[in-house]
Order: sequence, then C-alpha cells, then structure tokens
Amino acid sequence: MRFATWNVNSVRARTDRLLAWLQRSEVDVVALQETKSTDATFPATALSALGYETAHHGVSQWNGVAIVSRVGLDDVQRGFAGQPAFGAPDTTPAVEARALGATCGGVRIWSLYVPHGRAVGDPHYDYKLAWLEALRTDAAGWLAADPQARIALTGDFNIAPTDADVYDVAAFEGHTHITAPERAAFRALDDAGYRDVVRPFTDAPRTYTYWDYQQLRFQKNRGMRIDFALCSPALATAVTGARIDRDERKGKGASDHAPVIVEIDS
DNA sequence: ATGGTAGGCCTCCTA
Repeated sequence: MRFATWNVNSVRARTDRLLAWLQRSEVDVVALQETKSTDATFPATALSALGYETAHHGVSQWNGVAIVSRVGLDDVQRGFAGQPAFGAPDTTPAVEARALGATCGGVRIWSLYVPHGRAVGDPHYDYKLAWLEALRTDAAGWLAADPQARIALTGDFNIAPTDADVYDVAAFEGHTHITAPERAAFRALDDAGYRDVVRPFTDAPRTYTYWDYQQLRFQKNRGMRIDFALCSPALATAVTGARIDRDERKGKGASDHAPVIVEIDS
C-alpha cells in the first residue's frame, strides 16, 4: 500500500495537476491540506471517475483538508477531540477545518494542517502551540487504547524540526517554524510514539518539502522540510520506503509543497 | 533596491 500527504494550496486551482499526479504516482491514499474549498466545491466527481473515494472537511475559502482513497474510506472524523478554536479579535472563535481522519486499507490516516503561527507572539502562534498540544494529547490516547493500531499523522506541520530542515537558519531568526517551543511540540509527538518514517529514506543534505513561491526559492533549492508522515509503532515497522516527489514542485501551476509518499507492506 | 509570488469570497487577507 502506498499513501501520501500533500499540501495542494487550493485543490480547485490544481485539480488537473492532482488528477495527473494520482495517475502517475499510483498512490492508494493521499491526504490533502489547504484545499481552500468547501465540501460543495471539492472536486469529488473528478476523483471518483479515477476510482477514488473522497472525504473532505472545509468550511470556508481557508484551510480545508481531505482524504482520497482507492482502498476504502471508513469512520470519517472531522476534527479531533479537544481541537482548539481560533478567531480574530472581536469575533467568535471557531474550530477550523484543519484535521480529518479516516481508515483506509487498514491504516488510520489523519490529514493535518497545523496552524502557521504567523509571527512569534501573535495570538496565532499561541494557537499553533495549543493546537499541537491538543493533538498530542488525543493521539497519545489513541495509542493507549490500542498499542497495535496502525495510525499515520500526516500533513503540513509548519515546523522545521531541526536546523538542517531550513535552507538558512539565520534567515529564520526570530520567526516561526524554528522556535524552541514549536520544535518541542513536534518532539512531543515523537515521544508519544509517532515516528517520522520519511527522513530515514530522504536524509540527503538540503532535502525539503516546501519552497516559497518568491525569489526563485525552488530553483535555488532554498526550502524547508515541514511536511511529515508520523507513524505509530505498528505502522512504522511496516514501512518499506518513502520519497519526496520534488518533480511535482516544478513547472507552471505547481503547489509550493511537494507530495510526500510512504510505502508499507500489505 | 526594504521589493519579490500565488491562492482566495480578490485593491486585502493568508501563506
């Protein structure tokens, strides 16, 4: 079985690329983030024509997460228990469309779009840390309930866990994605039993999953590794390979993130 | 030279 995670940065702007990529990469399941769609505008029909079932969670033009599968799609859950809400000042906080779970081919797949944080000290940064802590608490509970569960926490974590995961750590001094609290929150997921299964197969220097559209960052390979597949122990032992589909970042109309693909036994 | 790109409900917000 082959599953993937990909921040598509608008699924409607990239439907043709998504369909072509599915046919080329032959993934069985892909978790999408930043669909920037509502359930009504998600291109479920076009994906169905390729043989994929879909679940989508989107409530506005922002955020939005989906799971696309040709190996079953059961027990869909929108959001996780304790997922924090966020709202601009003087508005009612809302739980955003940033988490979607479904069981596909015997694996509990989570499509996660961790809040960006915007700037250190911004309310959105505190929201990011609270969101990650709530995720850790819930995800630790899933494993406590069933230590043999095959669970994958996949998506855009908006954290570069080590200095090697950014093209120039000095350029990020004082910015989000590299701060100690964010990195501690990421490590806490590992401590809870969820292992980054992609890095062992993609550990060459300057290996990234995201490149900003500006300043020829992709052409200069000035990127960040911020998209991950964190797997429970029982799932991690089944992993036989992983890769970052850097080619999908090339050319006109690419997302600013590359898909991350994991191969498992069975 | 303090910019630049790309998405969205598009002259502002989000990333």
